[in-house]
Amino acid sequence: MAVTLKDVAELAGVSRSAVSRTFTVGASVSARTREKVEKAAKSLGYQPSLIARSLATSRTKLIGLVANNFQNPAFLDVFDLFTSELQKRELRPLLVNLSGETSPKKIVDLLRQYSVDGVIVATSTLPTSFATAFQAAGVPVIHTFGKFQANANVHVVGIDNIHCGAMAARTFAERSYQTVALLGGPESATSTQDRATGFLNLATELGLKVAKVCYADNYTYQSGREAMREVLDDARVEAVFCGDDLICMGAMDAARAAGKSIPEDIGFLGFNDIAMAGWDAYSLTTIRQPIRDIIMSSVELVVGMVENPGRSPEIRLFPCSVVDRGSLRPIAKS
Amino acid sequence: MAVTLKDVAELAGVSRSAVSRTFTVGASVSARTREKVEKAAKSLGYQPSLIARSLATSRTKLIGLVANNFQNPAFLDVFDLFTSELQKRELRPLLVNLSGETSPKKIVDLLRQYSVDGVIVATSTLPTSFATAFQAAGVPVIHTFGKFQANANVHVVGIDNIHCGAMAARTFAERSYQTVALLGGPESATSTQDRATGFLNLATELGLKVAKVCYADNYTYQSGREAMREVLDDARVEAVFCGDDLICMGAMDAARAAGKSIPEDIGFLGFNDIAMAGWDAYSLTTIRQPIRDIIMSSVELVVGMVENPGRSPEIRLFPCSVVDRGSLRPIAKS
DNA sequence: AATTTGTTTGCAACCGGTTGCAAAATTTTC
DNA sequence: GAAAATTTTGCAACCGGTTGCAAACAAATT
Repeated sequence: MAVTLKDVAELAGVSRSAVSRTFTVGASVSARTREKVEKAAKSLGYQPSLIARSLATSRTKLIGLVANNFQNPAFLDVFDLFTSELQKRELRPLLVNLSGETSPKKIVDLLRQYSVDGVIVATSTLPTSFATAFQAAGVPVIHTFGKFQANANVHVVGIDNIHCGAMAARTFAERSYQTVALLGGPESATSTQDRATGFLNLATELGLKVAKVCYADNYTYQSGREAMREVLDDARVEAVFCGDDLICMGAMDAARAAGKSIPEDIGFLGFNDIAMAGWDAYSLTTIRQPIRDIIMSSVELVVGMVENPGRSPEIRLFPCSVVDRGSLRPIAKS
Repeated sequence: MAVTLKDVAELAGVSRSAVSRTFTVGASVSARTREKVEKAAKSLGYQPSLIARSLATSRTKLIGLVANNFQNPAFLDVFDLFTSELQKRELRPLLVNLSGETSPKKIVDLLRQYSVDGVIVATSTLPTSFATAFQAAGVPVIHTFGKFQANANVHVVGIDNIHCGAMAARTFAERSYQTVALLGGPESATSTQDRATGFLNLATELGLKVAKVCYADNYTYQSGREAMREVLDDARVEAVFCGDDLICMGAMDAARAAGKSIPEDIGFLGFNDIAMAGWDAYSLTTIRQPIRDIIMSSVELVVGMVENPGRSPEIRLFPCSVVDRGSLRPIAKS
């Protein structure tokens, strides 16, 4: 069925090696041979088989992307950028949907079977051990959106969640909020923990009163909406820092349903800056993660690791910024 | 580095074939041999290489998913379901991001190089010829969300867009709207054309006046918002049928910004039923595509095609339904 | 023209599995 | 217990490429 090296070689009247070489960049072939081969290949519609090549070279040009948050619009950007960045480099993404599964064992085996050249673990909820499991299996791995820790033994690309938490506290202080609340993402997520830490620490330091601390069960609108009920119990809360835009939008709607207006009665600060944050109905002030930079850098790094596996673990942190829209009152003039 | 068949065979004291057979379901191995092999394999941490297996069997267990609409939240479901359905069957998704590229040539070559077992083209905007290009190259293909046409020569799984367009007209009529507008998705998309046809035909038949017909440039909130301006020019319009929820939400916000209230001054009917349609701020009445069924059926079908390539082209259409929320006035009692 | 140097080419082994076939081992039948 | 039937096993070829090596060729040097 498929046309192979051999067919092309016979038609062109050369050896199989010659054909292989014309399709390998930097190999030694004379102009005349190359021409003959290319002509033959074209006339037969020859396509080299990457599978066979992979077997011989032990490079598959496959990069695994493992994610566990397929329902969050923030991941639309991730998928989009990840696939197009890989495509530029003639690599292919192999998607793994974790959904639930949190033990790395099976996933590592699975990606090893496919002999992926590298893996990007794109999730902010899993512990570092998930990524190191790949490393232990000899698979180059990057933990994108992962928890950054000084003594890293794995590559991490992302943001400093502790710092971002603090940024939220500062944002509230600048706008003279005094009594605030934290409505985090799922409590088990490392990113939630770090943001909470950063937020609570700086809040106390700045003299803010954190009247409520609660967590949504999921990164969803519904969970945010429900979790907000608890915050609404305390009438003193002037502003809420949410662990995720989606959760935040749910929370905003819960507040509105309770008759509060935003930002007059209660302010909201989100996280991620998903597309919907800019919609009129929410006009959400939020902390933006530079997803584009993070993904581009991750892909670059994973490619670098494939070429040079000995590379020592690197942490790449990108700055976040507050995108000012309409869900908080303006900065106090002083 | 990696441990191979040979290593396991030597340790277990059997031939390579024996090892291969214990890892192939339905192959003939005695219990004693199997046991020895499994023990040896475990102790070495052996994982069969799918690449090598693919070369020998010419099955890669890779299914290509080609999409071009990575920014639409509707695709979150698609990615989620697609990956998890494949995973259940021990298959892997290979993602291709079309973004812009509309000529099938390159994409077909690319997926042929990876020898994917099958391809799902998941887009409602491309012509059937895109899918048939795969077919011509001998790759089992399904056009999911594709244009259905009676004399199909390619498998199609999706909805009847003409019928859905008509459903929109009927929905308006039932609620006694008289002057309506169509705000479609990109005009070049086959789905847009079909929905428009169905809508306009039944609208005239039912005596509805379609005062405006216009199209958004993209499946985005922004495009919807802009395109809505043209509709607003005509003050008689009582309700708008939008080609996509995202577009619709942009349009709703444009209407509100112009001081109209929904559904009192103007009604909206969306398409797709993305998660955000259920958010309080929009509470969008919309036509739901059963994405879950469509994807599950597509995966099933592509698997079937891999097993039986001779299968004749099939069209699988799923019914859509109106999800009644708050963006249209209630059905007139009669 | 002979020698040296540098390129191109084909051979053959290899990557890590699968599988048809025939021999060997086991089980069933009489 | 021998013959027949069945199951298990190893051999060796194959899947479609790559690549080290040495032979063949071409160009440069003396």
